[in-house]
Amino acid sequence: MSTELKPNKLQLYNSLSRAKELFVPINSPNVGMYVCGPTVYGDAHLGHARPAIAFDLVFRYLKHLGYKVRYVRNITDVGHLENDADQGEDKIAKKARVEQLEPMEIAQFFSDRYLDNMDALNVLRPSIQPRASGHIPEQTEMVQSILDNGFAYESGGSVYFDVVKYNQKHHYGKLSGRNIEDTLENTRQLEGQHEKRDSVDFAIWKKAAPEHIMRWKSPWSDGFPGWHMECSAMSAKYLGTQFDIHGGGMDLRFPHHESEIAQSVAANGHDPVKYWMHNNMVTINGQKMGKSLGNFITLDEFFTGSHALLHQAYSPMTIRFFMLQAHYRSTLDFSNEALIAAQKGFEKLMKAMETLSKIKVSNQNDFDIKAWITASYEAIDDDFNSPILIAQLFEAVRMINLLHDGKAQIDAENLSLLVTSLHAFVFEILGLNSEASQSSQNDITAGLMQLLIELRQNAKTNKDWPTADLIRNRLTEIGIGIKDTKEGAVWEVL
RNA sequence: GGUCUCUUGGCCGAGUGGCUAGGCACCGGUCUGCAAAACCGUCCACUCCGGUUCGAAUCCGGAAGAGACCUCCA
Repeated sequence: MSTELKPNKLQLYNSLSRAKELFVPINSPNVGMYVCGPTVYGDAHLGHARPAIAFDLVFRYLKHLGYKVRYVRNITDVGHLENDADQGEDKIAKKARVEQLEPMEIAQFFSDRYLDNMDALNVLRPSIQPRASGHIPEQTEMVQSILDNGFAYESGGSVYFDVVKYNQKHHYGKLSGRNIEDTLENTRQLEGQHEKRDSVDFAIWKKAAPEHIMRWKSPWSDGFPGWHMECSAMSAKYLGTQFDIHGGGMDLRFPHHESEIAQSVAANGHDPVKYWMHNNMVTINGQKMGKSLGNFITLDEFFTGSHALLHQAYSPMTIRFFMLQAHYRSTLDFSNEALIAAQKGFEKLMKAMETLSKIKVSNQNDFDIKAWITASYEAIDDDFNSPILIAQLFEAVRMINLLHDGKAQIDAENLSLLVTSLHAFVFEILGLNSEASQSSQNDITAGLMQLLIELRQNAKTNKDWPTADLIRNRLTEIGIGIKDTKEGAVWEVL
């Protein structure tokens, strides 16, 4: 990869304009990207893998293009309430109370597990992973700015964002496409909202109830920051008050991201984000997979196959490939059939990558690799259309197999182009890897297997089929598969 | 109820006004002592009803079904 910036043809879909736009960084070649990370009070499920992988692709591709990307993904370890703002309990605090642990123990435990899962999926670690609890001063400062600018009011030790007043000067709802009037009419009246002037107002600082264990000092009360403050405060701290890309799940568009915009405008006087990107949901039986719905399968369960709905274990790369086979803005329905199809397709791709290294150069040439590369870049440039890019990869797989079978020829220049670009697309941009290393293949095992394969080969040479089949069948029984190939027999742990 | 989105072949999943998506499965073939694997090839489509157009799965209108958000959620 060169350090020079490649010609800019990247189009991305901006949720704010509801249209694809040419990507032009605010301060090229620097790019600032913020993505909403997990609330760490439970294991990550398949749904959490979606934005992680989707924005990993964005991160990887922008770097591939030569941009200097600062990617910030937060860890939410405070502030998300179970129910309504006025009476809910902090999710992490609740979990801590139930399990009699320190809240930070809970947060640390699950954020470690989250990162382990992401590593397994070959998701690159963001440049910065700030925690909400580590940025309380930044958040209280921002609350103060909003108060100073007249877009919030204090009530009973809490501070509320004055949505109605804000909406008189700005448009609260421009991201999610709604009018405040509609929201006013349709918001259910909940109990305990007497502190708010209007039901659409939201807390930006919340006074802690006496039994609430997660609390910090502030000018208004001992309490904790509101739901949306952390992203506004931390993105501004690390990326500036105006940055390029903000990502997250579609379910965060309202109220979370809408409120982030309002807070930033109220505090800093201008919009915080140039391009808003939202990934769609993973569904199960056509319904969103979600914690509150209780229909989720954790990533660990996928990796081990330990869930009633799973027919087998699915490797991290199968999960990653499965995700990349769908466009990030489409819903993706989970099923064993789809996952198994993804697994087989992925294996086929990886085998072709191995075969690629055995291709021999010819004087003749049957393939226009430059055209293939152009088409592949067009796919990824079109709002990160990974399914089309993968279709392109399978075109390359076909070429590789034809070459390997001697049914087509390729010259040195084209082969070099193919190898270089294929490696870039598969490993660098899509972030796939071969998972080939089998821990069981130590020297002793390899030696024993070599011996058995030789014995069987001798039997085959003598046309002693019963002995040859006995060796193969007994190995199959203990979980080792034997395949006869042109280059001799190979084995694998089934 | 309000706002918005979607409806593609056996399954998953792209897409454009006319030109092959791709993967998996199936079927046929090559290979093979047999088997498996691998490879090659073929088949199957655009929810329904109108309209615009020389031509629509693709644009417009309507119907039906599904989903998301409106409450913490990736």
